[in-house]
Amino acid sequence: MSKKCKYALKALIRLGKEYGGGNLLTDDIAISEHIPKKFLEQILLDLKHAGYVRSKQGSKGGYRLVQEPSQITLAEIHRLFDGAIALVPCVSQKFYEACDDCPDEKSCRLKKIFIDVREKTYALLSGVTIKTFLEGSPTLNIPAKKQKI
Amino acid sequence: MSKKCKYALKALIRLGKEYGGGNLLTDDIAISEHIPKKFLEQILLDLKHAGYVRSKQGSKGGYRLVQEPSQITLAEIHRLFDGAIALVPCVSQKFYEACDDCPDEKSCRLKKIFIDVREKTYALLSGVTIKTFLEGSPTLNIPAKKQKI
DNA sequence: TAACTTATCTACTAATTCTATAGAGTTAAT
DNA sequence: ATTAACTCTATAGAATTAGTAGATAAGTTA
Repeated sequence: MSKKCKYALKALIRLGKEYGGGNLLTDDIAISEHIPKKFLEQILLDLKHAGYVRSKQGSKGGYRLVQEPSQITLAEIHRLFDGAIALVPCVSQKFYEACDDCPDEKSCRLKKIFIDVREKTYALLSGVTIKTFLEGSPTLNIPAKKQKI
Repeated sequence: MSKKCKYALKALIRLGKEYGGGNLLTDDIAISEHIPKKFLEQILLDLKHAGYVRSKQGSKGGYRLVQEPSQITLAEIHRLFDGAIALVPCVSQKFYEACDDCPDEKSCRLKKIFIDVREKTYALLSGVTIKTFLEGSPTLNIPAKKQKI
């Protein structure tokens, strides 16, 4: 995950704390989350254009979250800042691209498996929301075997 | 996933077809898998150094797989070529790095969740092996809810 | 209205990573 | 010896990442 995406996540979590309340300044978020301010400005703009936050200019301005924290998923944020969830572009839903090393996509032996991996990854990342981070209790919807990594 | 990692996977699958049999030339793999030969050379060397394949030089030389296809997981190959499985370096097992935007790692609200995501991702990627690709039947060990992506 | 505050937008840059390519060297078979 | 094939290191162009800079627009307050 890119730093940009991680910063976006931290900003959303910070804004999520104030959900339903007042605005937060870029500066406040930059300082409390240790994010370079000018970089954060771009990120907040991206989040605004994607509809997650709204802003107000001038004195007493700032940003506020306008979507329910429980509805903002890690999958969406990842797509917005880091692109495809799929491991290979030829099985991506939102960022499809043909592989130049694959003469016949229909008979590709990788594709079926990678679609399966994509679906499971999506399910995993969709189970994590801004609310998850705010509560600290993962409500991930996929049970995994307990194992040593 | 980088092209290098994808090429490595395809090479392993191709070698997996001959598992227990004879050698394959770099050229054979390059042609059948549509991988730039000189790039593939590097990849096969990496796979050799990691212990997945062995090689023989000179005439009648080539590469052969020396680990069971069922024991070579997507998780391992990903780590070898693309690095960490974790989304953020501060929760990575094999590629740990501290975050410079995190003053106190112990109280980081992202960490617990990202460890959970890492573990589930690892389980997912560990369920896919070279054998999986050879058989075309995913034996992924994590059931996911069927859902529209 | 003027001054001040804060978001908006575009452009730019340095560093790193990715995707190869090049070429010399090494080992083995015939 | 000659040929075939792997081995290793270096290099280079393109793309991406992680910011920085600066001008502009919009809103508040005195």
